[in-house]
Amino acid sequence: MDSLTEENYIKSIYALSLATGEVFVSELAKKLNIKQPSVNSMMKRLATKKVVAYAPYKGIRLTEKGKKEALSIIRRHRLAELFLVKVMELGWEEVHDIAEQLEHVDSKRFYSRMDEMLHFPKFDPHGEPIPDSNGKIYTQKRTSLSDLAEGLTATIAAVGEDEKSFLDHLNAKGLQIGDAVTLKKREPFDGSVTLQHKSKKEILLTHQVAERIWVEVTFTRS
Amino acid sequence: MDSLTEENYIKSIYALSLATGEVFVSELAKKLNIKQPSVNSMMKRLATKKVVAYAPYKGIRLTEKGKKEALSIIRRHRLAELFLVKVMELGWEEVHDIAEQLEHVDSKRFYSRMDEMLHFPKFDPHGEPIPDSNGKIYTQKRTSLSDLAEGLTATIAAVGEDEKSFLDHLNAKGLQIGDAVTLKKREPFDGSVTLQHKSKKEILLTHQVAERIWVEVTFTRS
DNA sequence: TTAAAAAGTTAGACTATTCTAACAAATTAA
DNA sequence: TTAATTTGTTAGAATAGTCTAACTTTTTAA
Ligand SMILES: [Mn+2]
Ligand SMILES: [Mn+2]
Ligand SMILES: [Mn+2]
Ligand SMILES: [Mn+2]
Repeated sequence: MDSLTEENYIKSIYALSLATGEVFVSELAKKLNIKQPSVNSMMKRLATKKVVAYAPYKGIRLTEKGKKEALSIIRRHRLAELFLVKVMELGWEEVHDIAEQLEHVDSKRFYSRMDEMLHFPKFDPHGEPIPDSNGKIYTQKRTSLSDLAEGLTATIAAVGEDEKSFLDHLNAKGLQIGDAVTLKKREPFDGSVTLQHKSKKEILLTHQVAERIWVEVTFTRS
Repeated sequence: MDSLTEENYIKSIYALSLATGEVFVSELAKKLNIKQPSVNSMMKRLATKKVVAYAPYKGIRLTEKGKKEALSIIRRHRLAELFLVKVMELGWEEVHDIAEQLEHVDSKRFYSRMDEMLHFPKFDPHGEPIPDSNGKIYTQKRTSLSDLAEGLTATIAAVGEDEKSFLDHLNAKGLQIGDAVTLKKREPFDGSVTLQHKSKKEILLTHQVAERIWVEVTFTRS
């Protein structure tokens, strides 16, 4: 129905619109590494297909149809990532690039079997929610490790990136989803944080890294 | 390196050339459901890329490079099919269409994990040999069930089609790879055969079906 | 409230694939 | 060995995606 190219546009529009609701041609062009005029013509095409609402010089919005398609692609992506980690035993840092390809596979059976084998999972290996087959997605407000108060203990719930280099960095630091960490100290100068980790080791993260880690507060200082 | 389209051409050229060695534009066009002039221009392109040797009005031949690529695509296809059957528990009749898509996934890790999980398998779910990672393929001369002498018992080794409709037909007849069958009778009029099957049932197959089933003779009449 | 800067558009061009129409070469049949 | 028939090629056009160059509109800053 949609081409692989169109699917990638739709997914990016969805990702960018999560915050603001509206997406600009320039943002989308930057995200997709494509020039603005190319994005402009694609928007005309997607508007014709009723996937986006688009008026010149105004922003881009996904229609209901567009949102549904975006969620379906995201579902396939995250299901694939989890399958690659749980069933095929690949590392969380190497699955994103493969899932970028698998998400375009057109086969209900392929995905429904994944879903069954994984027992209808709710989160992908990076802690991101997997939309259900009706497009419902679990959204919770999350706290960034860069905002956690000193002295609090929290559990790592998600990481906001699935780029290999970022995940390799977390692997090197020994951090995983589900780990409990206590924020020992935040440096006022550069925002870097020192964590107490279950491994007993102290871990130092820069602000750049800490702000991409989402946590759930588990214990409050008494 | 090669586009999905180019990969599909290469795979088809390989399949068609197995018998004769040379492939004609008309055959390839028919197989790919593409018009002759389109095939003609693609052959020029693949010739430039040194994947095929092609001279106007002569046939098409894959170069060594082209053969290597064909075997690599076939390897990915068959590994994917077996993975879908053994790991994901899909039926042998539903995996071909998915494998047509998975074979184009660009990821060594994805395929090497499949290979490991399946313990470096030699045959796909339809009995076709899986080329190894160096492109070596196991070719044995096979006997068609349509040529098996009356009274002989043989084991079903492979089926020469992976179209769903054909495999659905075999499912309906209760035939699987590995089953022992004894050829009870061949009708001279239409070439249809009656088999004695392990299920104790007698199975009647038309010539059209029997000629697509490959067997290994296990017992000879004394 | 002007003048830059940033964002968005149009026009025109290029590659990858594919098609139809028309013509040429090779093969087959009479 | 001519005349069909089949096969293969060229030429020209179309669609999906993308790009650069050249504007135009909006936004921001002075
Ligand atoms: Mn991902
Ligand atoms: Mn993810
Ligand atoms: Mn197949
Ligand atoms: Mn097969």
